[in-house]
Amino acid sequence: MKPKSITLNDIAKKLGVSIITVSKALRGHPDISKKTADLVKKTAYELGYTPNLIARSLASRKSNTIGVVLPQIAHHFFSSLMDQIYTYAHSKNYAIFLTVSQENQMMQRTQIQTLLAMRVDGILISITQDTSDFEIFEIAKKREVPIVFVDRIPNLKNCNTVTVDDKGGAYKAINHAVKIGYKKFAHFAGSSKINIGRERILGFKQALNDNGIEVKNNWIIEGDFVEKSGYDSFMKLFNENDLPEMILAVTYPVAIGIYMAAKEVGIKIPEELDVICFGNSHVQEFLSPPLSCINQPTDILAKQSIDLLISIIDNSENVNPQSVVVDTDLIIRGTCVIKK
Amino acid sequence: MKPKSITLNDIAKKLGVSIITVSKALRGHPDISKKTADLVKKTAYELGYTPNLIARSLASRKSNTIGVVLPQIAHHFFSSLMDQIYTYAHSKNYAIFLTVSQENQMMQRTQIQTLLAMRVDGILISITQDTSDFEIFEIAKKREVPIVFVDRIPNLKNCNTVTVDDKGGAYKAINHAVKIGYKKFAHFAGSSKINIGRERILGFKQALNDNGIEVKNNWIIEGDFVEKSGYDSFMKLFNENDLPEMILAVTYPVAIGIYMAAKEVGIKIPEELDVICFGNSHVQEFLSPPLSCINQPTDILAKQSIDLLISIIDNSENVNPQSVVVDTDLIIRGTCVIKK
DNA sequence: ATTCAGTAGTAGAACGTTTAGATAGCTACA
DNA sequence: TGTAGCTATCTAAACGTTCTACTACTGAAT
Repeated sequence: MKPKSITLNDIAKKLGVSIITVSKALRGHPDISKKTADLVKKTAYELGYTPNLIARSLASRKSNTIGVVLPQIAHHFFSSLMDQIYTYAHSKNYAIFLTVSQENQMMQRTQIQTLLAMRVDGILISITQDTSDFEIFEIAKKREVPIVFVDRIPNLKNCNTVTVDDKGGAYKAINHAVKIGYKKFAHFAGSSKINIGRERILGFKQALNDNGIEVKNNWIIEGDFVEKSGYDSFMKLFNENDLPEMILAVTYPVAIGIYMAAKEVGIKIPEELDVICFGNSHVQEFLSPPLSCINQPTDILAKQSIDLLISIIDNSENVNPQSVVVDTDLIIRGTCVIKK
Repeated sequence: MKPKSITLNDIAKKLGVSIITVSKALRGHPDISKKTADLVKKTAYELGYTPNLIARSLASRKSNTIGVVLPQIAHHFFSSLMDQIYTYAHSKNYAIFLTVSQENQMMQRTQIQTLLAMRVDGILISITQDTSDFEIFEIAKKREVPIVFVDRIPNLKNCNTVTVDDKGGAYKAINHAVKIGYKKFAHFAGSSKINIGRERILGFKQALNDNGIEVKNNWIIEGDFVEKSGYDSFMKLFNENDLPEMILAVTYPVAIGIYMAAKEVGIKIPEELDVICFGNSHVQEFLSPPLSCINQPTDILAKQSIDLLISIIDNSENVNPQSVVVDTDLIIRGTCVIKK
């Protein structure tokens, strides 16, 4: 068994005061005189006291812990988001329980269950692409554990969301491409079961409409958000001999899939086929060619969602759900540049 | 305040049995008959009971939680490692508290303090490049909270480590390059304050020695492990007009820094200068040119370190520290290929 | 009949903290 | 002199579990 660690009781005994006095002194509670408080702190330090956060959580019914559920972590958007979430939450004195659902709805559900069992104060989640069962979110709501959805959100009324302006981002990119002379556009669209897929399609279509370009339905190819999907979609069009001039890739991995496939069959980017994607990473600068993108600012995304979550945790009577939308910006590198 | 959640007590009352019976029944303890256990489980489900893991941890003095401390997360090696750690720990029924020290020794220290306060069952850590204060590790040891160091380890006797064969990896890469005709080698070595830096230098030197090539000291440039360091080191040599034929970059980001600098001044990779680095990511396939590397298998690293940590947690009497070393493999793409 | 072993369950304390609500001693004011 | 209002501290209960040790019963072996 563990060596018994130093507790409030040990300090109290040594000083001949009560446990409460020690507890309050250490937390800087005004009940205790400065003199006593200083003495307590000094003794605690000397004894090597470490507060037991588990006991504190149990007694105070507050864990100062946020549960984070991400569909993936080894992809740049999410690891960058996680970095920002961690840093910002830490500065607000919250610890992070990380879980990764691996795009698996069942895992996501059990992970939320576990987070609830751990009595996290709130949950920050980016849902799997195929989330169709919303019951678990209702369960959390019933338990009054606030949830903030970030980036990937469910199709539900009355929930707190922080998203990027996906529609506007897609519009911006296509509009830019039209201005420099492109006319034939495809969109490798990921899954339209999820908001980011749907919104990006909407922005894509609207940009074409506003520019008087016809939307060709078999140039909007659904799939998912990883490399293979980009690869397969490209190959489909290539084999049908039906390539467009420009592809809007729904994510950075999908763009990588396109790069893979194009390389394999000897199609030159950007000369024969051009690409732009959602999601930035400075490595894109060194791809061949350097990949232009619609940047989703993970720092703002993280800050907004943590702020929102903590504000709900702190005054749970205020139940008006909020929807925050964060702007994107276009980063043009070596793709999406050729004047036609 | 929170709505009171369902507790063992609620179930016990409803069924007219004791709390203990319910507790044991839910945990599948053999004390309880199947009939009773089934009834309890059914009732628990109906009432929507969620065990309170905080209370359980307090009572059982076991949190089933592992604290992870990484120097960074938004870099591929660490996010990939984290992915594997999470997945494997989860399969072993452990939750993960993630902290990110941002290469800051002071933050690292307070994060370990916090993890101790949270009463994690063990800590998995990759230390900051400049860790010089080992006291905190001693504190953890005194508290009998096991620590496993992974990849980046301190210069300490008697600790549990899981590393890749850095020396062997560097040796392998240089040896390969020599075989295809290279003779002039530099090493952008990161910090030699930390094992990975030191070991890679050792392997680099030994490979040169074994091949009868002189080690030129101003071609071993120390720095740190990020892009800027690769960029600066390259520029230093370039400005001194003292470029080698081949650079061994201590990490993937350092290699990216070299790519940046080379592009800026118009040096062609791999024709005029060649590069290989530690660390793999499938995106490297699509860099220009595709970047060859010494692969550090994060899945094995994660599995070995979690296994080791859990084995120490489970039988803490066995105190013989272990050092696991994982093999690397060379992945040759579009660099490190030109026969001279 | 007595003992033994096994099964099914229970009682009470413990884990280390916080919270709400005393208490006790002091000062000041009418 | 009484009371109001401070300050500094304490008492008791609570948080929701699990652990150690015990009881009560059953049936079989002696």
